[in-house]
Amino acid sequence: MSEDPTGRVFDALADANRRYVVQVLAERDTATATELAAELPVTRQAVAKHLAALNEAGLVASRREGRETRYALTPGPLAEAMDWMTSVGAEWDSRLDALRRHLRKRRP
Amino acid sequence: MSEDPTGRVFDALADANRRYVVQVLAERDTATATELAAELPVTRQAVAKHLAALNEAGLVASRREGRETRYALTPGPLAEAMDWMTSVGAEWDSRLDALRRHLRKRRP
DNA sequence: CTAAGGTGCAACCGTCTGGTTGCACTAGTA
DNA sequence: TACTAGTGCAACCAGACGGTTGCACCTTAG
Repeated sequence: MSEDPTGRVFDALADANRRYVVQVLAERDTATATELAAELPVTRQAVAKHLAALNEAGLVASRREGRETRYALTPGPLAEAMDWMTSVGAEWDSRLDALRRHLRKRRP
Repeated sequence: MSEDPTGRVFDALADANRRYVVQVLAERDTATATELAAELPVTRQAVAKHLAALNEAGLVASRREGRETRYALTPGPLAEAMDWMTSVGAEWDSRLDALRRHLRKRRP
C-alpha cells in the first residue's frame, strides 16, 4: 500500500472496530483511547493502534490535553474516498442514480 | 472480519490493484483474469485471487463463457459502503457540504 | 511527596494476505 | 487427434495485521 491515500482510507474503514471508533467520534466530538476501549471488546492498546491507523489515514487528529490525549475527526480524506467511488460509479451508473436520489433526501 | 458486508467492501477497495480492476471493469463492461493480468505488474493467479476477493465482497460477478471466464461489476454493495460514509459523515457535516455540492455538479 | 489514572513503547504471537510457482483440467482449433 | 489458450487448485513464503502483556513515563489529586 505504502503511499496510497485512498487505499489507506479504505483500509482504515475496513475494520469494524475502527469504523465504530469513527462512528463514536462523529457523535460526540472527541474521545480518549481508554474511553473508547471501555465500549469495545479489546484492550486500550489495541484501540490506540486503531487510532494510530486512523491518524495515518488522515481521518483523525490527536491533541494532548493535560494527562489525556483526545482524538477528533478530520473528515477531509473521507470525501476523497467517496470521490473515488462516485467517479468510478459514474461509469456504469444505473445504480448510482438511486444513490444520488438517496443523497438528495438528506438535503431537500 | 467474517460476516461484515461493509467491511468486506472497504477491504476489497483498500488494495490498489483491486481498485484498478474495478476501474477497468467500469470502463469496459467485462474482462478476464488474463486480460487484466496483462495490464498489471502481477501474475494471472494473483489477479484471480483479487477477483475472488471482489466477488466475495459482492462487487463482481463471474460468468463462464466458453473457455474463458468473464467478470463484470455488480455495484450494489458499493452503494451500501457509500451509505455508511454519508450517514456517518452527516454527523459532523461541514466538510460534507462541499461533498454534496461536488455530487450535484455531476448531475445538474 | 505519594498514589493513581492515562499514555506510550516494545516484544511477542497466531493468523491473514498478496504474491509466487507448479501442475492438472477443460475447451476450442489446426 | 494433437496442440494451445485459459482456468482452477494447492502448496508455499515473507510480511503485515489485530491483539495481547509488561513496563516505564508523565500528570493530576490527596
